[in-house]
Amino acid sequence: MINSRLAVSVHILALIATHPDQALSSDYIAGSVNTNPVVIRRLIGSLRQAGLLSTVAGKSGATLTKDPQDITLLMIYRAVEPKETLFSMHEQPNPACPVGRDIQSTLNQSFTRAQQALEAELGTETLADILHRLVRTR
Amino acid sequence: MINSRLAVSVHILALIATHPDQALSSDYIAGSVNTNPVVIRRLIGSLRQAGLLSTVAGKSGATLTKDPQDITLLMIYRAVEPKETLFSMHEQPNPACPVGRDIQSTLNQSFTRAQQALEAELGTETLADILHRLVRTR
DNA sequence: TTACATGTAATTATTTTAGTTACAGAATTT
DNA sequence: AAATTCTGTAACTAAAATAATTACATGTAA
Repeated sequence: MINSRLAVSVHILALIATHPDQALSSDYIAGSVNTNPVVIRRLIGSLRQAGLLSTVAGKSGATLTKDPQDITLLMIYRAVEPKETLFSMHEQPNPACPVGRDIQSTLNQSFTRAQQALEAELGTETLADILHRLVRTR
Repeated sequence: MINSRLAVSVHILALIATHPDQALSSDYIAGSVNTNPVVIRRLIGSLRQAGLLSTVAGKSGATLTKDPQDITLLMIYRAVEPKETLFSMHEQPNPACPVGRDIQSTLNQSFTRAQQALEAELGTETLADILHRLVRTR
């Protein structure tokens, strides 16, 4: 199971996008997400590093640096997910066994394709889509 | 990151498929995977429950109950992955906040689509494909 | 019956993820 | 300018997920 950092990050960005006039503090955002403000600040740090938003140290509030329709879920996912590969593999299969010797490179091809399919789908959806659905659900 | 149970399970099934005459013990398989025999027996238990192989208690060896070309990576994944949803979400976002109130159902739609894309890809690849590539790599 | 295997529960260890504390430093307020 | 409030980040703790191990009842077979 994949961690909840993408979910929380989308939540953060949706809050920022829907409150363009207000300078939302990490405390306020944490209240909506229901977590600790430091968790929010850490994720905002990653999103800033990825160029999705900008902040001023010591000053509350963050600003999106792109239009919501230009921010895909894939960008957000990549911003907050340090691991490059989606699937883990067992380390050190027995090299003396023909299967053990080649299983990693073989699986790697399949896993790469599966990951690409996932990421392609995440790449088609934008923050703007999320915002539309949020409004419509409301 | 997704756990390594799919990787180990494919390894197990590939061993069984490439040794149709030999009754492979969990000890032997564990030696190729490089893990504990109990880990192997547990995964084999899940694969048996999913109808992918059969065993006889107390007797070493397992037999595939389908042709390798009829066993997809998706079947294997589902057999050993108890969780239905791929992405985690933060629990209990603030219902008093318009974003917090609807973020889960909104994200759920995106996450479901992404998961379906992943699973569709896993569904196209079979154990037979893995076996072909194993041989070719060798 | 002895030897060896599976199946599975229970426990422990390791790793990952999330939450918390602490605090330096920037911005703002009074 | 001092006090207040906030961010950014390191360090630490807690919780959860994952993997490894121990233990043993039970099945198989020589």
